[in-house]
Amino acid sequence: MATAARTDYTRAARLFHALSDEIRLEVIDLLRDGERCVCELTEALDIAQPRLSWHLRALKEAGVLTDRKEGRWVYYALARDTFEEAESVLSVLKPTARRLPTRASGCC
Amino acid sequence: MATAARTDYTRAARLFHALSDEIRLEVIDLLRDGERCVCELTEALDIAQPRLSWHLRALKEAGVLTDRKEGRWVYYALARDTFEEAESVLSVLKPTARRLPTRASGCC
DNA sequence: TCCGTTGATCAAGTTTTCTTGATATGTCAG
DNA sequence: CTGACATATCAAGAAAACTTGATCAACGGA
Repeated sequence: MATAARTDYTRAARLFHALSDEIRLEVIDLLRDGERCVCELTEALDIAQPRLSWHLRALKEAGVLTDRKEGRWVYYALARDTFEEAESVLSVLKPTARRLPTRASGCC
Repeated sequence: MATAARTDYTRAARLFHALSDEIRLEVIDLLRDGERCVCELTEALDIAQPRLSWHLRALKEAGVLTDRKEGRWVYYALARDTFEEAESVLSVLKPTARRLPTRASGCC
């Protein structure tokens, strides 16, 4: 007998969770065209530094960001692969072209 | 003086938050090719009914699902527009093709 | 009308996530 | 070495999200 192989959405859920916060989306926005160091981000976003640090970590742990240490500074950048992953999950979940017709009444 | 017009990601964050839960992603998965009534979903997911109801509401409030009442049953379906919205947000956030070169040291 | 069924809602408790202020670590300049 | 700065981490509290069991409202069949 075959157990109805359900897709595992653990990873997808974690990924979307990383994107589910305004500040984190603004961070991503700021990184769209290249890496930036934490101090630039702090200034641009005008939020407390530990708070930004928290969100950067959340993004990094979800694989959305990579970091690079250079001297006193840390530069964060977007991880291109992860965006492709997100797009691909979305396209799987998207309603299919051919939909079942509206149900005739009675289901259970 | 021009206040640096930052994009507002409130809506996007709420949308991704709706997608940030495994159960909700499974619900979406089940609805990909057409509407289903709550009892079908309950059975397929094998979770308590109030719990499913909670997640359906979350998805509906985020605009991911629509519902339709027919007699005793309620049918839920995916809202196509919202998926397009999500895709469009993702494509805005995605790293641009041309990136700034790796920073020469010193930023602040 | 009465009953059984579908599904929403509510209250309470739990867990997770986020924020804040304090502190720690590492690096460079003097 | 010492001081100043960049960033991470920690502990404590606050807020938000989720789960569970109980209850409620709507509907249709007998």
